[in-house]
Amino acid sequence: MNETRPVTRIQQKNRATILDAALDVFSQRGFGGATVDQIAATAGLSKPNLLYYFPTKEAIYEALLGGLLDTWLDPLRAMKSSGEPLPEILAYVQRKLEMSRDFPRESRLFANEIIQGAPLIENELSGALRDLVDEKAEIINQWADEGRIARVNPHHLFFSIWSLTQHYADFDVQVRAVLGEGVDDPFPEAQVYLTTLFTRMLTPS
Amino acid sequence: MNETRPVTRIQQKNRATILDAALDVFSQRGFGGATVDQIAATAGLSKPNLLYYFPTKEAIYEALLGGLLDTWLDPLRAMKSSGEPLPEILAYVQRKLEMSRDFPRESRLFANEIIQGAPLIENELSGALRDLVDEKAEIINQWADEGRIARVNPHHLFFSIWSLTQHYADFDVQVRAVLGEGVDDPFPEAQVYLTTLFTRMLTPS
DNA sequence: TATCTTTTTGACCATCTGGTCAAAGCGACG
DNA sequence: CGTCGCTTTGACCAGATGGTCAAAAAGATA
Repeated sequence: MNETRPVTRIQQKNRATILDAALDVFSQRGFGGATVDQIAATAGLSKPNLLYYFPTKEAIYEALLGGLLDTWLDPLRAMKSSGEPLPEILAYVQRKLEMSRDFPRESRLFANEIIQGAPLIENELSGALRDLVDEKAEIINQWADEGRIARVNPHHLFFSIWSLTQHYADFDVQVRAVLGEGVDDPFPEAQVYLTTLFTRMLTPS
Repeated sequence: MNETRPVTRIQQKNRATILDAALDVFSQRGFGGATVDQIAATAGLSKPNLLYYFPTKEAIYEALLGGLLDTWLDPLRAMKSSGEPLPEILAYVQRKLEMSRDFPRESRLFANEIIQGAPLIENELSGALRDLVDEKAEIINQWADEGRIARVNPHHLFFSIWSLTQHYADFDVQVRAVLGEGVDDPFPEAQVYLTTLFTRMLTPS
């Protein structure tokens, strides 16, 4: 008993296809608004076939969200107290902005989950996330103690980095509507703006 | 024909009750994830009774979203070129933050709509919203020309005000999870932080 | 009180939704 | 080739969902 069957190439491919399709659908309609049929159609599979790889709609959603928070926080983990304060922070901002540009669906999936009260990841938020943020907040405070950056509330500093960068993924439609036809890629402008913002706010007077 | 029936007191009360219940449900589950039964139950009405006041689920959603963008932009309209630049901008930030505190459901409803591609209000975004923002952007640029604030990209300045303030409504769960038990109201801290941020960024060097 | 309009409801319906199942198709391997 | 296990599918199901309708209840008005 408990025999582990090998994972075939077909399984690998189909699981990946399904998750990609589900990311499309969930990130656009939220969990409740998405249907298994939509995901199956997007993935190019029949519904029973899809349910052969994932037992339920929830299972697909959980599989997607599972690793997401971790991936999402990698850039923050990379912020080292040994580096120069301002460049470290600006590098974090830039990596986060790049993630918004390159993985907008993941950002929207995450936003949807949180807006709806984070029923699935609340534990991780007040666990792993909180611990990591507390740890990095220490570093920010230390840098301020040493006079290497201006003092700010470190937790709210992180909130501002998250909201400012993710805004360009989650509210993409609005950003483009307001900027109009003249701007086809808002991200270069955004990068300049955010660099200016954090530089001015954090440069010691 | 085309006789207009008067709006009774019962109609006023029930319509309001329904819209309030719908705001609860839509803001938490998104349009697709919400059901008419949930709204009816929240409003304390039977489903046919609810559908006596609004013909369809869509109609309720549209009624809610209808005036929302306008209300949402009132604080921006109040920003006057005749005032002192920095206080005008800080007042806008503060009013927007107050709206996040006092009307989080409206903020989430709006966020949901935009994340899902703004199918219902895209026209207003690239119409009324864009016009208003362009007009106010002029004022920002003028103030920068006169050396009364530091120069920034005005459109992205507005994006940053929106994202930073709305974050405290839309991502409330995350904010509270990260801040932990010690903080029961994040808004005072947020106000201090945002004031610092915009003051440092915009004060001419 | 009688009449007329507005409001409320139980019963109902077609469609959609998440999910099941038995059987058929298919590929690897001896 | 034949067998065995993995993959795919059409048909199906129970419950949820958006919405309808005729009739009953409740106001308003006189």
